[in-house]
Amino acid sequence: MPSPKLRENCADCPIRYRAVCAYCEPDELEVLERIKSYSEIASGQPIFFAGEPMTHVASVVTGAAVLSRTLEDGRRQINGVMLPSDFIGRPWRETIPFDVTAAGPVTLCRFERKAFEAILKETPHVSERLLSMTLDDLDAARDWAVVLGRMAARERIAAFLLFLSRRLGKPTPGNAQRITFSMPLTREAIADALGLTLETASRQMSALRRDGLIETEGRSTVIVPDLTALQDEAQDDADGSDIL
Amino acid sequence: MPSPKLRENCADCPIRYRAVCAYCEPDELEVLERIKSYSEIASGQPIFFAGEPMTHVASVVTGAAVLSRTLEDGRRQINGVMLPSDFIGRPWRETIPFDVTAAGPVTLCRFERKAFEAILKETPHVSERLLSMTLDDLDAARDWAVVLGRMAARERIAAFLLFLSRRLGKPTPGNAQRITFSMPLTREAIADALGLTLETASRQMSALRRDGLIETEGRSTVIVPDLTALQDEAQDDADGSDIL
DNA sequence: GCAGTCATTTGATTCAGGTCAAGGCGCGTT
DNA sequence: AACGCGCCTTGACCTGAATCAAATGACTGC
Repeated sequence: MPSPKLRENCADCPIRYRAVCAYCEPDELEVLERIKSYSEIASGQPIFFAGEPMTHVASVVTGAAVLSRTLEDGRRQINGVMLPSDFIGRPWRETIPFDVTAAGPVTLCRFERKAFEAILKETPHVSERLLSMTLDDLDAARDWAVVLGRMAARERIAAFLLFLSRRLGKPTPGNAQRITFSMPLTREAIADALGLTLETASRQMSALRRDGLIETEGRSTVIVPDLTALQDEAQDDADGSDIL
Repeated sequence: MPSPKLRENCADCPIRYRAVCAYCEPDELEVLERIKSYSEIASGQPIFFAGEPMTHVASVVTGAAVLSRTLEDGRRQINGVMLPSDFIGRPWRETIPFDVTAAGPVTLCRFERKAFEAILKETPHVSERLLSMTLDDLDAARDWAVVLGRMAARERIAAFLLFLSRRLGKPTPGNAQRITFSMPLTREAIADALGLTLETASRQMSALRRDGLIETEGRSTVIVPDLTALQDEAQDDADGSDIL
């Protein structure tokens, strides 16, 4: 899960894939335009299977995909929630070590992996950006370990809602602290991302709702009336660049 | 925590820092030799502080360093145990987002960061290797999330002992499955790495000892009489490349 | 508008691991 | 060899989250 830094660079991109950025680098975009293709994936469908040959790398355009690993006895851990502008895949490697699944309907922008690798080799700029992205992802993955290893259920949920608020949230006109977003994951997926059971995830969501930290509308709309209050729950240092 | 792949390349290196490898690339080594310096750090001493300017990057030569993040209320999560050949630091960034501390006496091979960055720019080979290492570290960090999010205390300890066996262990002559290594971390540090309390870490070590999965000699020597048995405890797929 | 299905909520109970509290023992020092 | 400091172990108890079990609610297709 990437840092907000790079995303800001690309905020106005017509095509929001981060590995290459139309807004920043029109020349390289042109090259990549020629090898890209879009694909739509239905909710719950696999995108990549762990260990299988990975013919493409991809960027999420709309929707959400989930990166997960499952133990033999069925326990699942979601390692990453990939949202619009996130990059999925691993150049220079034949296989991907995780399952990637559509959390809802997803649109991907795909690149044939070999062709993408060729571009990496030729264009230091793209290569450097990929390194930077990967380092960001590494920081984010390590930050997530703090959530999994040391936070209570309520804090985990708060941290996760905060992450989604920052990535997907739209502030209310006239009140920048009031954020609305559409929850892309089921309770089960939230639980799998946070190392909880779905019952605990649901209970903590209910508790946060009781305490006025969130509101919900229908199944998927979540409103955070006061982002600051949620940050306090999540033990998040206000700058927000570190935890996911 | 890196994959074993690259380490194997460097098994015979006189100097075992992975970002550059004397065995593989004598030319680049020569350049790096000129900007490197060794330093010894005493047990428990800080190496880098989170958020502070990072003037150097470094490789662990002997001993073990620990990468950690601490919440305001003192809860600590260890994000990585850096062992000989591991690379610490983050090119292109002024600060490091984690505390790095010597888990015992540590020898580092340090490079002035700016000089190292210049070499990265000039030498695609080193740059490519850094990307590859970072991608490995990312996979490892994500694998670790499975341990933190979904494994029971006993499994976590087993997974951790397995990691150390693979990185530090020496097989007994005539019995490749019997591994001995020196535990570089205190019970408290083990607990902080695994999201447990030190009491639970200690109890689970005792339980594994009772069950014959490990033996201990003195404070720090750990013997794994049968690596296979430990793998079963840790839910580890036998290839061993994925979990840490 | 209605039925059916699946996600979600909520309740009751259990249990793994956390917390609090003593000891014990390895190891460096004198 | 004895001392003392930390680290480690073990015990008793408690609590937060898991488990088991319904019931309710939201969106789907008819």
